[in-house]
Amino acid sequence: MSAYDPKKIEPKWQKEWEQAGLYHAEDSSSKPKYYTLIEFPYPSGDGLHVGHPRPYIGLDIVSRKRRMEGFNVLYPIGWDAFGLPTENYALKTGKDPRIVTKENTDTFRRQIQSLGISFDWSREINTTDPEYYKWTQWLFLKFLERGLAYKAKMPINWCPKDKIGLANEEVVDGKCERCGTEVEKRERKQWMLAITKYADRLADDLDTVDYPERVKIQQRNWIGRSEGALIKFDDIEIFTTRPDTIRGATFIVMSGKEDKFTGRYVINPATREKIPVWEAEYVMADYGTGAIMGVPADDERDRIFAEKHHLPIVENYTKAEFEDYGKKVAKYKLRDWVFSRQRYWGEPIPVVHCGKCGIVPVPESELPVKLPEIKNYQPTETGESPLANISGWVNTICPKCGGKAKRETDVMPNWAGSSWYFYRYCDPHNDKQFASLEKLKYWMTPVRQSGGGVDWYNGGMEHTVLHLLYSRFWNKFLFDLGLVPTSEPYKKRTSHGLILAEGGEKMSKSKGNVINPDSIVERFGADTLRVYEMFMGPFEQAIAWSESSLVGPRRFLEKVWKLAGKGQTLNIDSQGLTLMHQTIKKVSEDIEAMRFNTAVSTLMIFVNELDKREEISQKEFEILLLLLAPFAPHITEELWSTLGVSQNSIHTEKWPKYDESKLIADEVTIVIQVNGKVRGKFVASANITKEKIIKAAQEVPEIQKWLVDKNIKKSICVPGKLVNFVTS
RNA sequence: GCUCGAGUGGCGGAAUUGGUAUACGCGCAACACUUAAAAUGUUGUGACCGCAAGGUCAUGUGAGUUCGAUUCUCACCUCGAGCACCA
Repeated sequence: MSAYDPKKIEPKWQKEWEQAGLYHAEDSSSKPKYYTLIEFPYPSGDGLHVGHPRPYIGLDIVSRKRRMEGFNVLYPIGWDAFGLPTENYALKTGKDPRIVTKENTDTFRRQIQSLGISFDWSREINTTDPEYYKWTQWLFLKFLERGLAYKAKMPINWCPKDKIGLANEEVVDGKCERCGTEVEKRERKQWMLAITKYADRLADDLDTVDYPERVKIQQRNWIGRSEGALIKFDDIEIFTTRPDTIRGATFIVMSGKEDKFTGRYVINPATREKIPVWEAEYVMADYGTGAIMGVPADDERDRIFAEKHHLPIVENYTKAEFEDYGKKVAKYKLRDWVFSRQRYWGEPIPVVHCGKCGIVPVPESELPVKLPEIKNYQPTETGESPLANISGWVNTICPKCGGKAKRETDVMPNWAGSSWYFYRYCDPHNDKQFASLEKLKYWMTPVRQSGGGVDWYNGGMEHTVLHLLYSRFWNKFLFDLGLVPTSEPYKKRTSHGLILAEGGEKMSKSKGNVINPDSIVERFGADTLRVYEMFMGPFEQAIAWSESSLVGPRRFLEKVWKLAGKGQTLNIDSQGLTLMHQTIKKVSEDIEAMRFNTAVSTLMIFVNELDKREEISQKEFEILLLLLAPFAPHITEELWSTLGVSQNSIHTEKWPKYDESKLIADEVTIVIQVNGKVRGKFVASANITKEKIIKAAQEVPEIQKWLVDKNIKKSICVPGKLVNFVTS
C-alpha cells in the first residue's frame, strides 16, 4: 500500500466533487432542507489566516453530517467586500477598489477551496457586485417608502487637519489615527434608519430563537428597555423605573456638569412637600428626561448624593400606586441607526435632491445607481464624499419633474450588504427580485421545529450585537411587508472563539504573526489542518495556535490510512461491538453540541483500539470512515473508494446509527472506597446486584486491611460503578 | 463601577442529574529498529515520601453541605470579554 500523501489525493477529490456538483443545493427536493450559514468574510489584503476557517470547518462538519442524514443542504459563501480597509488602500495607492477586491477575493477563494469545505460555489455572492447592490439599494428605498429612512442632524468625528470625517475606529484616544490631531464633533445631515421602532419586537422575539443565553443578554442590554413612569414635579418631568418609591423622594436631580443646588424648589405630588432641585453629573442628559427624583432610602447612588450634600432621607414611607401621579412608559438605550457615510467604497444611496420636488427616490428601473470610477478617493474638504467631486455623476435630472437635480453623494455603511445576504443565497441569480418569496419559503421555513429562518448560523462574538441586531431588524421590516416568510432570520445561533498567535496575541499583519493556511496545507495537508482546528480546544473558546501540536492529528490520519492494509475478519467481539456503538453515539452527539474536540478524541480512541488488533472487521472500518468523513473528507473519500463497498461518494452515504442495546458492556469495573477514598476495584458482570457488590467488595484482599477491627456503619452502592464503606 | 465567563499536569485540554480527577493529543525519558539520524514502534510520565510494598497531598484560595465535591453553597483572589453613571 502506498504512503499517505495528501498532496496527491486532496486536489484530486476537490476537483471531482466540484465536477459532480456534490455540494450543490437543490431548490426543490423530496428531501427535507437544511440551511447552514457562516458569516461571509471581508476579503482583506492580508489573505486568509488560520483563524478564518475555524467556523467554516465547524459548520462544514454539521453540513456534511446533515447530507449524510438525508437533508438537502444549503451551505453557501460570498464576500462582504465594501468597507474601509479597501478604500484606505485605494487612497494610499490610487488602485481601483474593484481591482483590489477582485485580487483579494481570488486569493480567499483559492485558499478556502484548498480546505475541502463543502460550500455551494454556484451561489457565491459579492456585496460590491452591481447585480447585488442593486437590491441593497432597492431595499433602502423600501425603508424610505415606509418612512423608516429619514434625514437628521448627527455629529460625526471630524479631523480639522485632514479635513475628513472619521469612523470611530479611526479615532484613537480622541485623536485622528493618521495625523494625531484632536478630533472634533461636527454636525451633518445624515440618513437614519428607525430601528427604535422595532425595539420591543427585537427584545421580545429573542424568546423564540435558539441563541446562547449570553448572546440574548447582550442583545437585550443593547436595546436596554426599561419600564417606568414619567412623573411631573411642577414643571419638571422626571423618568423613574421605581414610581412606587415616590413618597421617599426628597429631592430632584437634573443633569449637569457638577453637583450644585439650583436655588429652586418643586412640590412632590405624592407628599405635597417642597423639595429642592439639584444638578449633578451622575444624571445623564440623554436618557429618560434628563431628570430624576432622588429617593435616598431606596437607591444607593441617591443615598450617597444625599449624604454628601446633607439632603433629607426618609426611611419609612409607604409604597405608592404610580397611576396616581404619572404615566407608564418604556425607555430604550437603543438609538436610531446612522446609515450614511461620507466615503467612496459603499453602496450609493439611491436618491436625488431636486430643488422643486425635494428628496426623490431613484426609480426601480434605474437601479442600480452604479459607483462611478474615479481617480481620487480623497473625501472633499467640506466633509462630503469623494463622489461629490464627480460633477458628471452628481448632476442629473429629477425623475419626477425632469428638472435639474443632484445625486445623493453619501454611501451606505458596510452593515447594509450583510443585513440581507442570507436571502440572496436562496436565489442568487434572480434579476427580478432580491429573492423570490417562493425560494425564501423553501429555504427559510422551518421543517420540524417552531421558529423559522436559517437553520444554523455561526459567527464571531464580535458580531453578536450590531450585525445580529441590524439583520434581525431588516428581517422584521421585510416580514411586515410580506417579502420574507419568517419573523426571525436565524433559528439557531452559535459562536466560535478566535484563534490567536502562538503567544496568545491576536493575529495581525502589523504584528507579523499571521499564520497562513497555505503553508500548513502544503506541509501537513488540509485534512490534518481541519482535524487539528477541531481538536485544539473547545470551539467557542479563544485559543492559541500551536505549530508543534499539528503532528498529533497528522499521526492520527496516518494510522487511519494504515488500517486499510490490516488483515480482515468477519467477527467483532462483544467488547469491540460496544466500543463501536459507543463511538457512533458520542461522535453524533458531540457534533450536534459543537464539541468537536471530544468527537475527535473519541475517534482517536477508536482508531487506537483497531490499531492494536491483528485483524479488524470491514464493518468497523466502514463505520470509522463514515464518522470521520465530515472532519477529514479527502482521506475518507480516498479510502472509501478503494474499499469497493459502494460506487457513491462517502459524503452521500448514510450516517451510521447506533444500537442502544449494544452500548452497555458485559463487564464493568466497580470501584471500592473506604470512607470516600479509593482503596481497590474489581471486575463484575454489568447486571450484578447491590447486595452482591457489597459482599464481593468486602472479600477483595486489599480492602480487608482497611476493614479489619472496624465496624461498617453504612455501605453506599451505585450499581455498576462504585461501593463506599463508611467505618466507625 | 456594573454584567457575564473562566481558573485542572511541563503545555492544549477531558470528566457535572455529586461517584475511579488528569481521557485524547503535544512534549519529555528509556528501550527497539538503524553504521548514524529521522521516521516508526514499545514502555513510562501530577507532586512528595519510600529500597519496595505502599502511603500522603493535589482541580486559584479559604470555609461549608455530603458517605463522597473539579461539579452544589458562601466569601475572597486572579485573568478574560462586554457595557460605560440607564434612575
